[in-house]
Amino acid sequence: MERYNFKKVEKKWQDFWIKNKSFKSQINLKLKKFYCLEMFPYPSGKIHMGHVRNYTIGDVLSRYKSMQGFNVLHPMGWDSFGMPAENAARENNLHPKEWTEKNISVMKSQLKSLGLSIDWDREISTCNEDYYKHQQLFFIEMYEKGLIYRKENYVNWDPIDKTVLANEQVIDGKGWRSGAVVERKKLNQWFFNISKFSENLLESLNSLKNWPNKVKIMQTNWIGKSFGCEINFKIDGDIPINKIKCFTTRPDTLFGFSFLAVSIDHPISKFYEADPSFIKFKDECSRTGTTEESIAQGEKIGFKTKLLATNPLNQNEKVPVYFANFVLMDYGFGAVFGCPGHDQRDLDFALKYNLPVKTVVKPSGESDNFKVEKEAFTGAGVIINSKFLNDLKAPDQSIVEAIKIIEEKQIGKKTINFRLKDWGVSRQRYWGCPIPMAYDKDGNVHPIPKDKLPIKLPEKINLKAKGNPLNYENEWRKIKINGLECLKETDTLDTFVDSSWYFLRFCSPNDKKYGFDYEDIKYWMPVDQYIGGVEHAILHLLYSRFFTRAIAYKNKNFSLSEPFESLFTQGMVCHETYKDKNNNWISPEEIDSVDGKNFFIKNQPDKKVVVGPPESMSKSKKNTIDPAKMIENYGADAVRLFILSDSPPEKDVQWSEQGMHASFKFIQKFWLVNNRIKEKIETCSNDNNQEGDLDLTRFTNQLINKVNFNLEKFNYNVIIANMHETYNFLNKIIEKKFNKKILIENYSKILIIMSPVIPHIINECFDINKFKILEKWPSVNKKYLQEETVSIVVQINGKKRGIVEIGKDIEEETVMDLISKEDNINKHLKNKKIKKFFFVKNRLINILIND
RNA sequence: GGGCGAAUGGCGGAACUGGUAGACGCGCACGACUCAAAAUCGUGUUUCGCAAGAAGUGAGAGUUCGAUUCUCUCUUCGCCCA
Repeated sequence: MERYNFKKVEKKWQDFWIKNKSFKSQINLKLKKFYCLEMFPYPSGKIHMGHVRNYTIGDVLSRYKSMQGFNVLHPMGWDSFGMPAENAARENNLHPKEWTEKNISVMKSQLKSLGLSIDWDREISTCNEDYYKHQQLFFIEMYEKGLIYRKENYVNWDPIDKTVLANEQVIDGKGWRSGAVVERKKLNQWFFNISKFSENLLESLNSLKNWPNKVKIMQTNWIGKSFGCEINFKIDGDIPINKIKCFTTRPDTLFGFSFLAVSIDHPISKFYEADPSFIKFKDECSRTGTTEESIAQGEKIGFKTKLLATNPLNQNEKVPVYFANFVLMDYGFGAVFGCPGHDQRDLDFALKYNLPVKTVVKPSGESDNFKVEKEAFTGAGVIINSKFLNDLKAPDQSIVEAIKIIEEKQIGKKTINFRLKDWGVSRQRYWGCPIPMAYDKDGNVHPIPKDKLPIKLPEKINLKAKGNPLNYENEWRKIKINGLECLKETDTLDTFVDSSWYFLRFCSPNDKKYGFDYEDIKYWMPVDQYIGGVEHAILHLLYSRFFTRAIAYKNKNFSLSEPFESLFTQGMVCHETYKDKNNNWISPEEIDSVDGKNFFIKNQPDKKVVVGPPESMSKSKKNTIDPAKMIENYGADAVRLFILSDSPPEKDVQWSEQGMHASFKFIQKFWLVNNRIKEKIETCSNDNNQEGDLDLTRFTNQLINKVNFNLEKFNYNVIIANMHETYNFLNKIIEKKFNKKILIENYSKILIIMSPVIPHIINECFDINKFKILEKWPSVNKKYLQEETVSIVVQINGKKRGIVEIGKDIEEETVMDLISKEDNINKHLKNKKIKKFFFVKNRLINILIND
C-alpha cells in the first residue's frame, strides 16, 4: 500500500479546480446567493498563519454553502496601497509597484497552495488604476453631495511616517503603524463627514443581529453618544468676552460648580497669545500629551485667568476660569464646568489649586451631611445642597429636571454630543490613491472634472525626497480646469478608504464605467458572512459602514446601508516565545530539545533557552511559523485541519508542532482506512441486512446532524473532533459485512461531510473509489438519529447510582418496574421509603428516598 | 476607573432548551511488531482508594429533585475603552 502522496494529490486537484473554473461565480437569479468574504490581505511579502486561519475558516464555510446549493461568491484581492511599499522601495531601490506586484504573486501562489475555493477571476488590487479610478469618482460624487470638505485642523502627526493619523489610528498616544509618539500639528486636510451619520451608524447596530456583541459595543463606545446640555456661562474680566459655552452630561450637578476650564485651543486663547506665562503653560501641556488617555492618567494642570464665570443657577456665585490640559477642543465646545465633588478629574484639579469642593449628590441612604473628600462620588444617588433640585434621584431624574429648568431660564439647551469626529483622509504619501482635487493660483479648490479622471500616480518618482514625494512632481501637478491653470492635490487617500468599498467591487470586478454595477450589487450584496480579525472592529468596519451610507446618500438606485450581514471575528494564532540568557528572542527553528521540556540552541546543548508564554505570532518576537514551510512538509489538508482543530475559531489558538503532526497523521490514517473501504466495496455482496448496515447508517446520519449543527455555530474545532470519531468508527466497523449499496451510499456521504476541511484528499478518495462526485450536501434521515434502546440514568437523591439500557419511549411505571429488578439500584432502595421521583423520558429518573 | 468576556484533567478543549462532566486531540504509561530504534498498531489514562466507594468544572452562597449551564458576591486572567 502506497503512502498518501499529498504533494501529487494536492497539485492534481488544485490544477483541476483551476482548469474547470470550479469556483467561478455568476449571477443566477434562480439560486439563492451566499457572499462569503474574508478580510483581504495586505501584500506584505508572504502569507502568515493568521491568513491561513482566516481563509481556512472562510473556505470551509464557502464549500459547505455551495454544496448546500447556494450560489457562492468567494473572492480575494489585495489591499495594496500603503506605506510599507514605500519604505521597502526606499530601502531596496525597488519601485513600490514592483515590490507590491512581486509580493502579490508570491502570496497568490501560497493561497492557491492552500486549496482555497476562490473565484480568482474576481481578483482585485487597490493600487491598480482600474480600482482607484472608481474611488476617485466616488470622491467627486461625495464632494458634490457635500460629504467631503477641507479644513485646517490640528492633526495627529506621525513624525516617523511623516503623515497624519486619524484619531482611531493613534494607539496609546503612538502611531498605529510606526509606534512613534504622535505630535500635534496644524494642517489643511480633507475630511469625510462621517459624523453626519453618527446617529444612524449607532442606531443601525441594533439591526446587525449576527454581529458579535463585543464589536457592537466597541462601535457604540467609539461613536460615544452622550446626552446632556449646552450652557452659556456669563463671563466677567479683562478681555472682551461676555460668555463661554460649555457642554455637560451632568447639568444636575451645577450647584457643585467651582471652576470653569477651557481648552488651550479655545477661541479665547487668542487674547493670551502674547502672555509669556501662557506660552510656557502651553508648552507644558503639549509635553504631557494630548490623547484622551494620557490626559486621564497624567497630571491635571491649569493656567488661571482673571476671568470669572457666573453660575447661571446662582447669580451670586462667581468662580475662576482656567485653561486646563484635560479639556479637549474636539469635545463639546472645548470648555467644561468643573464640579469636583462628582468628577474625579475635576476633583484632582480642585485639590491641586485649592478650589472648593461642594457635595451635591449623596449615595441613597446616606445622610445629607455626606461629604466628598478624596474621592469624587460619581455613582447614582440623591441630589442635595441644590435648592430646587434637592431630593431628585441622580442621575436619571435629576438630569431631565435640570435640563428642563435650564431651558426654561434660557441659559442653555438640551444637546446630544458624539465622540465620533469626521474622518481625516489626507495622507502625505506617494503610494496611495491620489485625491482628485486641484487648486488655482489663488488657492481656490476645484474638483477634477469627471472626464479628466483618473488621476494616475506618476510612475517615475524620487522616493528619497523628504516628506511627500508628489510635492516635487511639478509637471504631474499641472492641470487645466475650465481654462484655469491649477495644481493637483498631492495628498493621497488613507488606505482605509480603499478597503471601505472593496466588497462592492468584488461584485463587478471588471466593470469599466463605474465602481460597480447596480444589478450585481442588487444580487450579491450584502456580504452574508464577513470574517476577519477583531482588530478591525472599529476602524475598517465603521468606515465601511459609513462608505456604504455615503454611496446610498441622495442615490435612489442604492438602498443598502449595512454591507455586512453577519460578522465573525477569529482569534489570533499564538506560539510559545523563546529567549536566550541575554534576553534575545529566539525563533522556534533555532532551538532543539531532547526531552521536550528543556530547550537549547540547536547543536549547542550548553546554550539554554527560556520558554516564555504563548503570544500572538510576530516578527519582533521571532515566534512566527511560516505557512509555506508547513504546507511543504505536511500538505495543505493537514495544515487546514490543524489550524481549525485546537481551539474554537473565535478564540486564540496555539500553534504546536505536535498538533500539526497529529493532523498529518490523521490524513495518512484516513488514506489507509479509505483503501480498506475501497477493497471492501469491491468484495461485498448485494444481499440486504448485513451485520454492519444499520450501525453505519445510524452513524452517518448522526454525523451529518452533528456536523450541520457545528458548522452553523462555527464550532469548527468540534467538527475536527467529529472527523476523528468518524475515522475511529470506520476503522472498527470495516471488519463487518455490508450491503454494497449501503456502504457506498453512506461512505460517500461521510466523505462529503469531511470535504470542506480537507478537500484534496477527499476528492482523491472519491476519485479512486470511482464514486460519482456528489456535489450535494447530504440530508439527515431523522429515523436514524435515535437508537432503539436508550440509556436511562438512575439517580437516587440526585446521585448517579446506575445506568439501565431500556427501550425507547418507555413510560415511568415500566421504568420503575425495570429498575427495581437491578441489584445495584435495589440495594440503595432496600428498607427505604420512596418519597417522590422525577422522570425525564429517555433520559433519567431521580428517586428521592428517606434516609 | 468603566465595559465586555473567560476560568473544566498534566495540556488544548467537548458537553443540545439545567438531566451520565471530561467527547476529540496532545502528552504520558503499558503492550505488540523490531536485533534495536524510529514509524505504526493495540490497551489504559480526572483525583484519592486494593476495592466498595468518595470527591470533583476558579472561591463562596442561592434557586432546583438535579447546576459546568441560571442568580448574587468575590478572586484571577484576557480584550476593548479611558
